[in-house]
Amino acid sequence: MTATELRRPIDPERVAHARSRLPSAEGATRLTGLLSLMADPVRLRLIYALDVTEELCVGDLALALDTSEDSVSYALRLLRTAGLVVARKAGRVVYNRLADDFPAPLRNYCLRQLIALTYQAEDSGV
Amino acid sequence: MTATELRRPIDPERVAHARSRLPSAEGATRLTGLLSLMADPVRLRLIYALDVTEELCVGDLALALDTSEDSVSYALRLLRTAGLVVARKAGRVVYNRLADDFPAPLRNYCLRQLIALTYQAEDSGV
DNA sequence: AGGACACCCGTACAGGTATACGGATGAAAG
DNA sequence: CTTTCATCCGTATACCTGTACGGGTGTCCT
Repeated sequence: MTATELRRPIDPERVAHARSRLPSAEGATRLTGLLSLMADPVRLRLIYALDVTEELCVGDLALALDTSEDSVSYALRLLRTAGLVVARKAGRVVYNRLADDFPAPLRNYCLRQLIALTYQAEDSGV
Repeated sequence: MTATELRRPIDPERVAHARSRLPSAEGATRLTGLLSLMADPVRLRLIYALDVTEELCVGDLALALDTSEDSVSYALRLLRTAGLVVARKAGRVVYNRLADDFPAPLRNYCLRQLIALTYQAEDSGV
């Protein structure tokens, strides 16, 4: 059945409690937009590489990540559009770095998890 | 050009530095799997609702989120498969709650961001 | 038993998203 | 000024993912 239905809640109290403080769909969409950007292996490792090296150009990123330049260029385009990466043009090379307002807690958590997941064959808490 | 190319790095030092400590593609894929699960408005608000109410059944979740039961059922299936949500069956209703080992930092960050994004029309730091 | 209800599952469909290719832009080197 | 090089852009394609629909299973109530 589609959302427009009439149902009797099993636990009305909890439903009311959840509804009263439930976040808006727009807010959720905005946050999921950010999470979607990090939810990609290429972009996540790219962010890691930029975090470690301060700045890199497209070609060097492709070498560092063992990927095609197309892939890196596309990833950078999305991250740049979202304001998570800024570009500095010097001659014919474009140096990319993480934006200053890159969400710190998300970055720290993800990069540390990456290290943990890399150097532990099997783990538990993700 | 595809990944199999021969290029000369512009900043060999930084490339080597990034390559030496770059996380594995498998680790990145595993982490992005988790991030992908949270990168959906329905699932994110569902997690929020469960965080607030301790536990809810499918029908009540649909009421709380103003969504179809199908949508909630599908979201729960993915979260359960990933071990992020556990189900408790009582009679003919199935109560769902967040798993104990749900990644705490990720949960805290996302839920607080959700509140901030909901009660601020326009904001800055996402 | 019979009917109503809560929920799950398999399939089909539509939308968004990543990748590969070709060409275009702009800067530097010969 | 032509060539080389780093990068970007538009398009086409394959893919992954969320949603909708129909049917099925088990449970409670009468």
